[in-house]
Amino acid sequence: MEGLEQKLNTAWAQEQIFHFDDSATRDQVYSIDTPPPTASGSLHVGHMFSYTQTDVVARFKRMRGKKVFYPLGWDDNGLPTERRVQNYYGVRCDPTKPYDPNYAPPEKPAKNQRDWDMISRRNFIELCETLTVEDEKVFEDLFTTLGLSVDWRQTYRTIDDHSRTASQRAFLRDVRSDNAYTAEAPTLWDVTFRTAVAQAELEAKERPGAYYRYPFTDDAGNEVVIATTRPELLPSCVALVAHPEDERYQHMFGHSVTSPLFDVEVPVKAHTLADPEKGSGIAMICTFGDMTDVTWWRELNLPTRALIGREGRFTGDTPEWITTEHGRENYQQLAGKTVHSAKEAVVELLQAADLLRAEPEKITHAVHFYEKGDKPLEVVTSRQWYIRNGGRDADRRDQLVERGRKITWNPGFMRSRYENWVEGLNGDWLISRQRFFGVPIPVWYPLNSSAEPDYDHPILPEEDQLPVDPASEPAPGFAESQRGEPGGFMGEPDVLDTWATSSLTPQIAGKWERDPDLFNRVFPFDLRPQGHDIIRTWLFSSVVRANSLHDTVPWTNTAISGWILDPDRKKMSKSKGNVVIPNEPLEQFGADAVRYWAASAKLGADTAYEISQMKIGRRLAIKLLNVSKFAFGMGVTEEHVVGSGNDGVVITEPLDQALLAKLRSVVQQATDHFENYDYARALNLTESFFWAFTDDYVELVKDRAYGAQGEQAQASVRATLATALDNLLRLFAPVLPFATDEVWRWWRHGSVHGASWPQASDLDGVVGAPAVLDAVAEALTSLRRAKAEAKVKQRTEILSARITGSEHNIDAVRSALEDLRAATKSQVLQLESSGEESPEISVTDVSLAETDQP
RNA sequence: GGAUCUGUAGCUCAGUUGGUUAGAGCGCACGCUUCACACGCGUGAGGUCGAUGGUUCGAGUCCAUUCAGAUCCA
Repeated sequence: MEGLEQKLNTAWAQEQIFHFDDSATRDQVYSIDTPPPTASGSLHVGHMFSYTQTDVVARFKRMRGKKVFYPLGWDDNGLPTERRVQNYYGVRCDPTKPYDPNYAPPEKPAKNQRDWDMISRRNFIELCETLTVEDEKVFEDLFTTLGLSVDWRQTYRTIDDHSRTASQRAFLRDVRSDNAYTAEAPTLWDVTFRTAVAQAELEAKERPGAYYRYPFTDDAGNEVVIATTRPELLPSCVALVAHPEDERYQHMFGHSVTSPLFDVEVPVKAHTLADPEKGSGIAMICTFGDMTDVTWWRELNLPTRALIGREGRFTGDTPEWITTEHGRENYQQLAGKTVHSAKEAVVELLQAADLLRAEPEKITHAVHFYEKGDKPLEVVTSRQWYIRNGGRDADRRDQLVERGRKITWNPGFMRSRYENWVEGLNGDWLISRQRFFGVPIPVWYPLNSSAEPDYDHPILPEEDQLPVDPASEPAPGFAESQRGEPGGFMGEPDVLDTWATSSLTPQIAGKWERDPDLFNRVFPFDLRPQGHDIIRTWLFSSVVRANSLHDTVPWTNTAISGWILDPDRKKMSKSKGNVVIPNEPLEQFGADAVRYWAASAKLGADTAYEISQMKIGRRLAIKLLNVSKFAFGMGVTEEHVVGSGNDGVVITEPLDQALLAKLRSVVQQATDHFENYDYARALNLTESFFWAFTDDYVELVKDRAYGAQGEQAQASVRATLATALDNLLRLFAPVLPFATDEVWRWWRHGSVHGASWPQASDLDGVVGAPAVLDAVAEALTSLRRAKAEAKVKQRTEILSARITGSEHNIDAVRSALEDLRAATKSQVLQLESSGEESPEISVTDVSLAETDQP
């Protein structure tokens, strides 16, 4: 096995068998929208697992005659790459800097981050492209060793000029067709990263908290006690809310109450989202504690009283809606404080005023975090760009669910994750990010005579100008000198959410609008393989874009891989220190063995990292080499293969016919399963047949293959061996590309990967009953058992034995009696029908030859 | 709270529209250097299919309830 990977990869590259034939028509093409790995990220056995599963399908489709479009791009438009470039070169991006075409990074990064070079966004992107080339090499080497049949000429980077162009083009088209828009609205905000965050990037984490209970009072001095986990938002309170059917608060709806500490009068409202079971059943609405507050604020037309700023602190100015001296004094205790300190301050004030109506009730509750952040998200009002995704529009939501139903999901149950997600959306897709690295939002705003931007009339570039960077290029029709001047323009400072670009991988890989001829041949793609953790992001956003840009699904099939767990069934992660570096198993067991492990797992099934499974794969591959050697030693050649245009009359022995009849059924079933993306099942069936072939059939026919039963019988076995091998090599080729091609090249022309997938109908010329092989194998096992139980060598001669079974089974054994005698070194085998009472084959009265005692 | 998946041999997993006696590999036990293969070969032991109830001539498979584990959504 050792060395096959390198040798055959060289051959495949020379023979260009993975090159896409761009003259193929759409119906001949099978196109794959492969996940672009983060090259600057770490290699993981999970990569080998899921990419192999895709490759197995790609190789199958190629053998089925499809022209496979199988590109692989690189995702370098994101935080991991940004950080790596910063640290590697000692640079930082400052989008306001002009591009310096002669810029060279420092030889060594400065020790202190304050001394790092500040460079333009374009210079930063150029460094990123330089650096990731090295990282990509590591991945490409791994993927090549693993045998991925990728067409490496079809590649892209998610930050390169073409991807930025595609991303900006798609954005502009969505803006022009009103599928994207800008709005000033409350949005989830991460105070650490200082950026807006989309719903898809949320993660709910269980955190300890407490309910604080304190009263609001009405004109008559009656108290109504509310319970809240966020008392610090009290000065932002705009209303109280209870469920419309809650008996306890009926009399209060429509009336006003006054807040404690700050003396602000707020109305009591009714809304179905108020949960009577939660706390005291009546809640404060504050602008804004969470997205439910936003919903109430919008639907109940409440005023905005926002106090928390983008850095997560309460504003230093005392708000004008707090009018009493007492209230303004109290607010001074919060001014400028972080959310955390403000909470402590409010609780102290409540305590001092004896307003806490109960001991704080400690609870654990779900708190929303940015998936990469470690502080709870706040809700901050800001101007952002959005893409319509059905979150605010039932018709569009239904349309997107319907798109999901046009896609064949593998496995099928993954569709419910998609539908759960779409149905749970509570707003449009926020796509602007307040970061510097990424694809710039290609927009400028005109400034009025006071140099204030007019956000409602953004200036858009023409598509032939793309890619643009509004931070360093002037708006069309303006000079750079007018930037920031009254009557001039300002550039949009934000970049696009990375998913806004990744959602376009089919368009990017298919060279949308760059090569319309190619695009029409590959789009919509046939397959999107990906992990189930990014259904709500990558998968969904791709559906959204294809829907608005092309009025279609982006692909017709999706293959969702499971995750790799460590042998204790824990998720592998760097922090747990249980990550396996892919090179180890590849070196230890070989690529075919690793692929076997991956291809044994069904789509969607989380799978343990199992070395034992790789050992089995290795053993299978080696066995394939050995049994092939045996067949060729028996004089088997290409001419002996029975197939289309060869009627198989040469196969005269019932045992041989039985093997091929079994093979025919395996070919049929494996093909069907493969077509349904159940490659694991196809492999399993093929493997079972293969072991029956080597352990039983080959052992039975050895003597005949040497010519012991004459030329005709020998010709029959040669044809059977050749045909079985020919089919087996092709059936195994997608999973074990190296071993199968190695053998293929010993006796055939070209590569097995350029050969066609076997067809059951090619074996129609052979008539036989599979049961013959089963019966003879059963007799063989029984005779072996007799020797094993007598603890003699398998070579020991059997002087005589009696074999009984049903008429049918005995006939089968009789038809291969000479093979069975030779394989078991039996002199006399008496065959007796026992009738239908005991149809099973059984062996009795075994008389063994004397053996030398040790 | 809503949804989905998984419970089958010591371990990892197959098991198709319900159909004889529930399979494989690993591990284990016993034996064998057998002329393709010790990177090997042969044989064997091992399971009340998570639990309960139902449908059926017949249930690992379908239905209901339930227990356990995992994931997604809110």
